[in-house]
Amino acid sequence: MVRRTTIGDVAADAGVSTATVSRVLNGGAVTEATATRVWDAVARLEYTPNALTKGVFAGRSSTIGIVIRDLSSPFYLDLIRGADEVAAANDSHVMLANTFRRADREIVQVRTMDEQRVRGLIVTTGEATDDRTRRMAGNGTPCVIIARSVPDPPPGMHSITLDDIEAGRLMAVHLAGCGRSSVGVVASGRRTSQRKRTAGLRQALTDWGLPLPEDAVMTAETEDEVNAAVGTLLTRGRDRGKPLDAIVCTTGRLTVAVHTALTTRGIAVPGDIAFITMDDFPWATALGITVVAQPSYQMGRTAAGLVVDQPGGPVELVFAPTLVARTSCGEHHPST
Amino acid sequence: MVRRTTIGDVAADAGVSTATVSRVLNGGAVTEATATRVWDAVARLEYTPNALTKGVFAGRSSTIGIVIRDLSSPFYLDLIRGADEVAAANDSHVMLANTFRRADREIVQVRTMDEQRVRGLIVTTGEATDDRTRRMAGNGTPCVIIARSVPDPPPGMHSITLDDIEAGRLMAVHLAGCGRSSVGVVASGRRTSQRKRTAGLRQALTDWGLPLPEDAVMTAETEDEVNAAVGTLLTRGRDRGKPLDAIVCTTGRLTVAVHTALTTRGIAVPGDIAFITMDDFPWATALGITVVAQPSYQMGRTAAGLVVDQPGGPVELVFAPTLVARTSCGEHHPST
DNA sequence: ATGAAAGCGCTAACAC
DNA sequence: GTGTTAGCGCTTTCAT
Repeated sequence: MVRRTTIGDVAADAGVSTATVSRVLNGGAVTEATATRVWDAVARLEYTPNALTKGVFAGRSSTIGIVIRDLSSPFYLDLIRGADEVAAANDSHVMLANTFRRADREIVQVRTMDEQRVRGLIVTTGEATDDRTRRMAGNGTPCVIIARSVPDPPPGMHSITLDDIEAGRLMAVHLAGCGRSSVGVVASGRRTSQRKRTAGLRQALTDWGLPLPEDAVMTAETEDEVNAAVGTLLTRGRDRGKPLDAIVCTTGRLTVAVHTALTTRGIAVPGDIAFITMDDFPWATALGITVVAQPSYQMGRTAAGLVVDQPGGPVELVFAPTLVARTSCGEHHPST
Repeated sequence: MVRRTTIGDVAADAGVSTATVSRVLNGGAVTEATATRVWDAVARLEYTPNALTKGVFAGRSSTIGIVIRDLSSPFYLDLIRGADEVAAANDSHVMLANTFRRADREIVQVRTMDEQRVRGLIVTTGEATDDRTRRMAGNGTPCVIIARSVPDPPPGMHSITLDDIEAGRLMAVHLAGCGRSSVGVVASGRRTSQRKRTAGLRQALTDWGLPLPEDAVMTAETEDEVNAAVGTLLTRGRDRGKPLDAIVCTTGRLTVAVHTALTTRGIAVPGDIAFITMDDFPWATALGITVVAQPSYQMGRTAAGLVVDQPGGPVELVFAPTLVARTSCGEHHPST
């Protein structure tokens, strides 16, 4: 390994002390003449300061860590962009880690972020690492949990969630407005956000006189499970004497799978069955799929802002979802 | 800011020296009894070692940096997964940064990685940072450039590319096999990989007696430009007396845009026009879109492997693309 | 305005 | 097997 040029080398080259170089680099009080000499030396020696050392001294790096559960969800791109912009505006920068939806990976990634002494941490769901993030918050590392509300958060531990109840309600209202009356739901796992979306849907549907039976909601993780779930929902609808005329998917991650399960059965959308799902995505417009979108860019900005601003107590923010109506639920009759 | 517990605190708590604690943590020679005492102290004090300090001493962190031009391309997910797996198997870990296709962001992100003294760097294209990556390679930080072949690479600077000529050829052969004879191309920018794909396509098409006129290739970056380009290609085909019966898109990033430009014009795929594009993506199966795929997972594994193994000279690797035939080019007649 | 020197948390020789 | 000590590259008092 080559020895890299250090601040000492620059100092020697410029004929000053390391303290002076440090001052020049970080904007201390120096003569213009010395500053020039130092910058010249920096350029000549192609000096790149060691952020590790800086961090050691400060007790903290300038990196904002983001641990994402599943980078493949389009939701995260805008979130990252939002966070990145705020970081860049606060001489910080963002580092991403993906957990591939695995708890063990999440644990490792969050620990790594802690070991790196990140300036702050943004985690999506972060269920497997609640103890650690609480501790980090206690140690002065602001943690922002996305998509999960934290019970009894300590100072420095914030949460940013979507109003999932409202997301479900939006879906119900739109579906009812499109004249649909027999809804089936495909959800992912039993995380609170998923349950709330279903609950909001059910509540609003019931208010319209359209009850949503327990067995009209199924959980699925893989493509195969989704396909099976859709089949089951269809059958149950028929058995119930109320054939399904709408399918709701409560997670953007399974949109493709649900859509495929429908089309491979020769089911026309929205002719036979309406389809509505979560999270906007690049193909949604092309396919005419109606979605309930999250303000992910804004969520990313806010999350990074929380890290940078370090508000005293815990902050719990709930963002409002938006319905993006396209054609997959048929025609909407506002007055119905 | 709270003072975090240090190795000294652990040492005091366990009644040993910091050196012993370090030995326990990193697997040196210690009595089982001391080891237990130390681990107890670590647990009791919830000690998380400071990776920054470790890195200062080693002159290098254990992080592998990945700088991605555009995370929104599905290509990168598998690449990241591949790299992440290899990193995890070599007590390393991956940190991502996204440049949002902006040269200035790329420069900042790569510099940041250098400042963090990453163990190695994986960059996609990295056009704006060639000087820096070369220097990094010289400083003992292996750099792997993805999707661009590096001219005259120094030791420690590697490149992983797709056989773009072959990618173009695969498209041509498939299109010809599907009986298409008038092809229009939408490409993105003038990067070498884009040009090579077009060149490979043109060469193979010509070999089949199907020349590809210069003006049947257009460049576009935004959705609007893509839409305009498709319109122009269509018009030119008609003017030429050979109406288009196939559209090729040489970048996965513009797949949606090209597809939309086609369908909004009421053009049936493959009825009126065949459509083939680069990079497999989640919706491709559902939409029946034929693609030329890159072995991105394998590329990611290989890239991280290059960082970890540190081969002596520069390594230039070219991966083979694969045709994933679906229905968007119509029926294939192998013997034609 | 600048330098000398101490120290951030950790590892690695070197003694014992 | 364990402790002592000397740094790693940098920032920051404290003098001057």
